[in-house]
Amino acid sequence: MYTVHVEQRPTSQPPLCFFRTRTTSGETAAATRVERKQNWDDGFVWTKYGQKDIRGSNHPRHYFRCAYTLDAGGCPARRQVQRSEEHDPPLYVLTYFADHTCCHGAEAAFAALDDVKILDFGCVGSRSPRPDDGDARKTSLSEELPAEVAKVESTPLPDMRPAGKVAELSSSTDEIHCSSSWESAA
DNA sequence: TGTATTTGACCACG
DNA sequence: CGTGGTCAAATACA
Repeated sequence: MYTVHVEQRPTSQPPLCFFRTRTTSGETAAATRVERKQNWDDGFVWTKYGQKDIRGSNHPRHYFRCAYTLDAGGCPARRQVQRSEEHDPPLYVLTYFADHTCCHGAEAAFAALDDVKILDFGCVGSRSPRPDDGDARKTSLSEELPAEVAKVESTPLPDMRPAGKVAELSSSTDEIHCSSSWESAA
């Protein structure tokens, strides 16, 4: 497991992956807003499966799992995204659990983006993409914003045990800072 | 119509 | 008992 702190400068677009207010039945569907900004995007495709208000935090934590976790042989990768309110430029903490075994997103990202930095889970290029998977639906990253994400080391353990890899990443349109450190999570 | 996302509820752990 | 994490049904968008 490692964590990536994404700092978004005020002048940049909001890094929020998506805003989506849903109106329940009976209510007027007036305030439906959808934004998809994949500034956090690391080249992989994530599916949100939960959101939780965290005690002591003004912002909820979002739970994502690899979109290929179900249909590509069981990619165990998961990601937690939480915004830190302690920073004037919004700081987003991306916590990764387990390694990707699919590598689909990275392949797609490399093909679609030139200058994007991909989070290296250690599986990029280590496994060929499935030739029979012609589903481009989940790999339409080319129309998204380039992810300002720095490359970090992969977690050595493929299981769900936190590997303790923490990377602080501050990104802007001008510069990218990345620092990482290991935590002994044994 | 199909797929992705939202949100509340349930379960497990400390 | 409280908090965090995951599941499943409902809803919205393409």
